[in-house]
Amino acid sequence: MEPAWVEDQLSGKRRMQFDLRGLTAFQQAVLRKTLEIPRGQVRPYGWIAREIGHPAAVRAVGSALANNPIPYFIPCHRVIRTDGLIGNYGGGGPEAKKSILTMEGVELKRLQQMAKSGLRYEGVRSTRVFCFPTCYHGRSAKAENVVLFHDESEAYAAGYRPCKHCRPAAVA
DNA sequence: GCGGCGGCGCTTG
DNA sequence: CCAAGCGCCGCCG
Repeated sequence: MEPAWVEDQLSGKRRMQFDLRGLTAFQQAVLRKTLEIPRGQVRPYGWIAREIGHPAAVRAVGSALANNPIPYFIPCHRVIRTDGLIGNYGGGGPEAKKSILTMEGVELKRLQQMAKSGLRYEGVRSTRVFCFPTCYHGRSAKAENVVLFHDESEAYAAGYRPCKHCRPAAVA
């Protein structure tokens, strides 16, 4: 396994190299996938699990992130629970996680509101595409064109397909 | 409808 | 083999 190239998400310019070779293949897969989450966005633990081909290993993903050798640079703070709640965080607890996400531009208020209502996805009527709430796709849409869904089956039933960028569901 | 909790699940030390 | 760990679903009150 070669070392991973890590972009410093703060500047978006500095490039740093870290050696992930002491870690298992599973741990490396989790960390590399986490690096794909853009600044200002979040993804669920279950998303990581599915994307790396271990859809049932959700809790193991949490364990792997808990052992993140370089927190912040590998942005494990951008991984939250499937139900929209913030989830746990080793480096300072959930409060620290919230403040980092806020600084990165995540609309936590809206996220928590949706979580409380059990709403996990948002779709755009004009495109019939549904996304995770923080995906940039929804931001350019007019407010009246945004639809919220509780789960993916609800989105499919309404004739929507998963976004190709944030991939809220496996492509059928 | 909704918060809470048990049990399940997977990987690792 | 066993228990722990940044989770998740379903069932129950």
